[in-house]
Amino acid sequence: MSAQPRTARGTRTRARLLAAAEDVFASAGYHDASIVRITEQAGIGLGTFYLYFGGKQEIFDEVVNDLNARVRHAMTEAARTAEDRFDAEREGFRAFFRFTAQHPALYRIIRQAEFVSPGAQRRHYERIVRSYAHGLAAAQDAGEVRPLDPEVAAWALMGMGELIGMRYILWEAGGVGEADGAPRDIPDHVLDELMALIQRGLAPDAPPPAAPPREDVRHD
Amino acid sequence: MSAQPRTARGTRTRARLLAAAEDVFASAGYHDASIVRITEQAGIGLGTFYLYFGGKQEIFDEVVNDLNARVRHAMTEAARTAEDRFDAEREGFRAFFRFTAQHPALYRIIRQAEFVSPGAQRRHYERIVRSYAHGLAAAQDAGEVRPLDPEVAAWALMGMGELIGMRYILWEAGGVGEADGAPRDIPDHVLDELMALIQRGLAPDAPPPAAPPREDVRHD
DNA sequence: AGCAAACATGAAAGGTGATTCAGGTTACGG
DNA sequence: CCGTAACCTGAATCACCTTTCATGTTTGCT
Repeated sequence: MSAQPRTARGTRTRARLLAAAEDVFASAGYHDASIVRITEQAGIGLGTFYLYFGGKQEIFDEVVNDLNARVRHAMTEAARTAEDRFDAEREGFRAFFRFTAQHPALYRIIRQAEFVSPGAQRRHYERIVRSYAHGLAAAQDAGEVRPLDPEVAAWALMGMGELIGMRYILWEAGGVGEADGAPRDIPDHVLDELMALIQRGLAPDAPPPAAPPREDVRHD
Repeated sequence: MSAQPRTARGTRTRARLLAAAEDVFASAGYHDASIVRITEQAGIGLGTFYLYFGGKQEIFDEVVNDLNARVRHAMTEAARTAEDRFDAEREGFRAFFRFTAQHPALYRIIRQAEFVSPGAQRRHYERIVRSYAHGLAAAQDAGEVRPLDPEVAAWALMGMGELIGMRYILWEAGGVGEADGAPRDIPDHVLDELMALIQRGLAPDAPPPAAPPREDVRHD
């Protein structure tokens, strides 16, 4: 069984194991990520691993939870300062892509969770959707988003982000040779195209054609 | 090394191995899918496996290619009779969801390909996107779709389908208890919501509202 | 300083699974 | 009804991994 560290040294050791595990799972995959590799990468003895984690699956789950919390934090934080729904969408997605660029582990690990830990995978997606759907519902009440099922929309929009991120962030921009290892940002035109799809998909229907404009629009 | 069968018996044996592999990879995952399990499920001797496949990874790749060809065929076939772009989208997605319901192996296997065979995974997605982007470009030329980058749009739309399928097909409809093992179709309202997003996202801009009356916008 | 409690360690036990191979069985042209 | 090529087989080999544990080291407290 795992145990919580009781001293500063133990805390540090546990954290190093977690970080190493994220690395190794992401680069080698669950199957090839042996405990030996994780402890080596962490610079820690093999046996020590079992002081803090019950086993391979247990540390995997913890890595998933950790990544989930971090990516949601990044997105929420980015969207918090937005003034309208569209701004929130754009900044949220931008934060997601940035996180993806800086932590490719997110994708690789979530995908593996399909078999390694289906429950953890499901929790990951559902947590993101929940807050996304909340945001959409609120925007809907405010009239910024047309009537729609916020949950279905949230899954669809998250899907767009997922594959766009995979293609344009993880699979380095196809074609243009870029050798440096620097994490690339989402190309502007890709984000623009994505936001255009989203905005048009969510926008309220235009008011009845030639709708009687309110008083803020003056006609003489 | 693998070898092609030279007799009817050999052909049958190879096909049984492939089918069994799809099953086992999908239900147990690559890691837990031992050759023993595959050959047992196929009702074939262990050693026989190596007459037809070079190893575990080789048969995995072949399963991926096979699934890819089948799902694309299903989608293309469904979209072929459509009269306009929107119809094509709807029928294509419907076919994709139906295929997903009938062959959950598709998702589970593609996701694992991330590590097992990144090349095969990439080919899978890229093949789907290529034909999707072609369709969009053609519709664009025909004026049925607004100006946009067909490739970016194709990735985004495929992403919607991927996550919607995962949520509403693979994760049996959340909440409503349905015990039977029958593959469920996509709920109508989900498909409707999805199509609404797509249609609005792709539709050409409405022609200048109410016949472009130049003279009514006066700035003195 | 002195002493528990925490912490660290890696050799070895106990498993599992991919792949090989030497030896049978089946199919089919002649 | 032969003979040969194709096909089939599963025990054995080899490699590698998770997990345990007996033994040593460090930390924090008094």
